[in-house]
Amino acid sequence: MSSSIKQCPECHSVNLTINQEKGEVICRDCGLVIEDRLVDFGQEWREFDHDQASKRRRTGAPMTYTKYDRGLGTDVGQKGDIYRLGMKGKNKFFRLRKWQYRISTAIERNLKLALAELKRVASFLKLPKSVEEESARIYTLAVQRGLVRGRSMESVVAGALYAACRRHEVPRTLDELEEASGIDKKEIGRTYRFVTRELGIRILPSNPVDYIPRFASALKLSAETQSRAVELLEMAQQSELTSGRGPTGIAAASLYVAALINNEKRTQREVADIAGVTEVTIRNRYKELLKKLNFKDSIKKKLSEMSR
DNA sequence: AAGACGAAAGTGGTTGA
DNA sequence: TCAACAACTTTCGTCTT
Repeated sequence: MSSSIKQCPECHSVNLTINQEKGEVICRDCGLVIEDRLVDFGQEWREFDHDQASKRRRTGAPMTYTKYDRGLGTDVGQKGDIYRLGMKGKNKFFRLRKWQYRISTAIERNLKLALAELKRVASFLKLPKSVEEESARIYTLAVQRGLVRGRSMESVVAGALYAACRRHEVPRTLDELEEASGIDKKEIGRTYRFVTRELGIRILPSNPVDYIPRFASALKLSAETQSRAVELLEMAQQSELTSGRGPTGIAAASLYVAALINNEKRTQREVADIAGVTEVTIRNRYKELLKKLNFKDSIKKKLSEMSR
């Protein structure tokens, strides 16, 4: 951990920008995502009320959901207090302790396995620590509510990760989750929907803009193209072209058009593969873009300039 | 030969009776 | 529970570069 990046390895620009929330360093000149596994300097938990605030702030060891017992541990009463209970009380006490033991060991065993899997998948996807924490939290809640029963552990892990990514506005596609976890994407979608519904987690529809930097980087497009794509996207959103459409398709179409305008043409197939949609979808989206935004003329002009 | 285009049929999920 | 429906995919033939 000795070398800190100050220069873009691609274009040697020093014009880098850091996105703390997403844990990414992006080169402003060429759009390359240089480092996306930064240490997250923010707190990795959230405080919803005073009680949680006083419990979670660091006084002592940090509490973490990525450890199966959150770095803490609880047991139903140790010996010592029993003598104060009557016969009935004693029985109840032993019963409770037995159940506490059974339940907690079952849950803990599950969590140990699941969190290891979660870590594996999260690092495969190069997700920032904050997202890993969030998904671990979601998973823990799911286990405690018995939502894993009848579902494979791995699929719930994948669902939790998917949900956490979207909450943190670093959405990954279901295809990426499928590749990383080896779970069918339909299954991931199902458990994702089930878990979020049961836990009452509200998730906004993902914003196409969040996909742009990653796709642009994968396509090796310049920063200008990237920001042009974002502009197009915003115009599209204002014309209400985006509602009800798959966000990846919209992002892909904007990038495709932006690349055309900036003379960095990529084929529809290239863009489609990266974005995980088909060429047809890109065509449809981009046709809508041209129509509503009256870009047809300027595109045509660009194209004829290119062929000259 | 490769890419772009668009029509037509198929798929999986949501919605509303 | 079922049918209608929108978005998206698959497939394929045609046109353009």
